[in-house]
Amino acid sequence: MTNISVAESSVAVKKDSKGKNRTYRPGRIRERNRERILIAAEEEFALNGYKGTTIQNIAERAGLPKSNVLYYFSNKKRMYGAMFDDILARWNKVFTEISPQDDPSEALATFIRNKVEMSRKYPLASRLFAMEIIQGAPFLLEHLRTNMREWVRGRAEVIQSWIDDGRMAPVDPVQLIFLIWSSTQHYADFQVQILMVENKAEYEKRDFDHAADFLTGVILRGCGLESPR
Amino acid sequence: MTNISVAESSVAVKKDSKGKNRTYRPGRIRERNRERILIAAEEEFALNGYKGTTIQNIAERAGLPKSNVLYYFSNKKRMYGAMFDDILARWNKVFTEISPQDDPSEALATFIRNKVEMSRKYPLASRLFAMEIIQGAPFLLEHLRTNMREWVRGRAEVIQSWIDDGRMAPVDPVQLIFLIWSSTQHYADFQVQILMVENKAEYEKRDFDHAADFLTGVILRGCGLESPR
DNA sequence: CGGATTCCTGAACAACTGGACAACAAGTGA
DNA sequence: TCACTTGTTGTCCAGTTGTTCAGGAATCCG
Repeated sequence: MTNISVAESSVAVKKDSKGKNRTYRPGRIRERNRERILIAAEEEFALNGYKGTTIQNIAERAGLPKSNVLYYFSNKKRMYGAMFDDILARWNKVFTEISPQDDPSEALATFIRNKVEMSRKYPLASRLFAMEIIQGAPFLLEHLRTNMREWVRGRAEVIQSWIDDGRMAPVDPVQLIFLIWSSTQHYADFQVQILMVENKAEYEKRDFDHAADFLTGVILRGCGLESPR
Repeated sequence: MTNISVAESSVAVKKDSKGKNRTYRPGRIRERNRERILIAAEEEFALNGYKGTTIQNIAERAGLPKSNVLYYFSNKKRMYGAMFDDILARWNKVFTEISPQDDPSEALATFIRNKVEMSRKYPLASRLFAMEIIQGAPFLLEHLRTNMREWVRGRAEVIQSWIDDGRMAPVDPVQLIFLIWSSTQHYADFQVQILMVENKAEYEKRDFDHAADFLTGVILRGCGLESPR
């Protein structure tokens, strides 16, 4: 996410006035600034909501003048959309498929751990998504209706096949996915609440490990499974 | 919540020009309008966030002119605060205490069911709370630091005593509370997502019953308990 | 009735916001 | 070097927003 991909840009080498080789990559600046702006936008939108975020704030956080931000993203709406494109692409890369042949314990444990890891690595993305959904998903409604629905149904079918084969307790697969989704998401979205209750200043890596251990333990046992290993 | 309490208002009876008896209660109008405004505010704030909500929108939803809204709540911030006072009072009324003498299965099942019921009855309150926390709890930080922390710790101690007495599996009590909190909250906060995935237009009562059954089943089993009855 | 209190509301305003735009600078490739 | 593309930014503007305020209406109660 933080590295700048220039894979498909052509590369030109040129000698400047002092005879040194200089490398120009068209679009390089574009990509670097787009990146900077989107990172700033993620923070601002997550902190203040869509309407509460001003282009000016994003610009300041990115260290650019407002006009320059509007040069890259013609308007605020488009910027918000581009941000979610980024986030969804990032998520898609992480969640691997599952199949009826997999071991239920392994597969569910991996899913839970991956999801907790997402809460740790991309808390802003998680919060942005949450706020968008809470407000009725004005931008993501179509995505929910198509991609998300298929995603959940595909998983649910696999879980159902495990149940049919008697490899786990008969629990509602869709509800199970919601349970995993919400309980893992919680560590990113309600960070402040958790830190306050636990009287901590900030999360540490082992807090997430502990949470993942707890969740796999309780949820797997709740599904009539033993934790793997 | 929707009934208008006038308990402590004095009551005066007067004959008007046509000789009819008329009843006046000072502050009656105030209370009715405060109520209307707060209900409208809940809807608007939940839908658009703090900064995204305009006093104008709240006024329109309440069927009052903007100036009139500002007569009751001198500014936006105070209105937001009054709303949370209402919400927290409402919540406090519902969540009963638990004690080491209680049956763990009964107590946890009741807690889960109450919490799901809250998601059903007051989804807006749940969403407002969620958005506030996600954005760093600028208004509720102090509440989290004091009330919420004590609340969680008190419950956690009781759960720990059950574990010490060998009445349930040794799971982290605080994490267990978070798990119940997040999974139940989810049905209110992520309503749109759930409806989309399940391809429904709106929730029905039995959806919540089903969810509560599922959650008590999995979570209690995850804690090494049998579901009550 | 009549004086006091409570309630209502249109108008005004200063601050802010998203966005347009034109002039200009820097990068690019021959 | 030179023509062209891409990137940069200050300025301007129309619309919105929270809040103030003063005048007036309705309610209250002896």
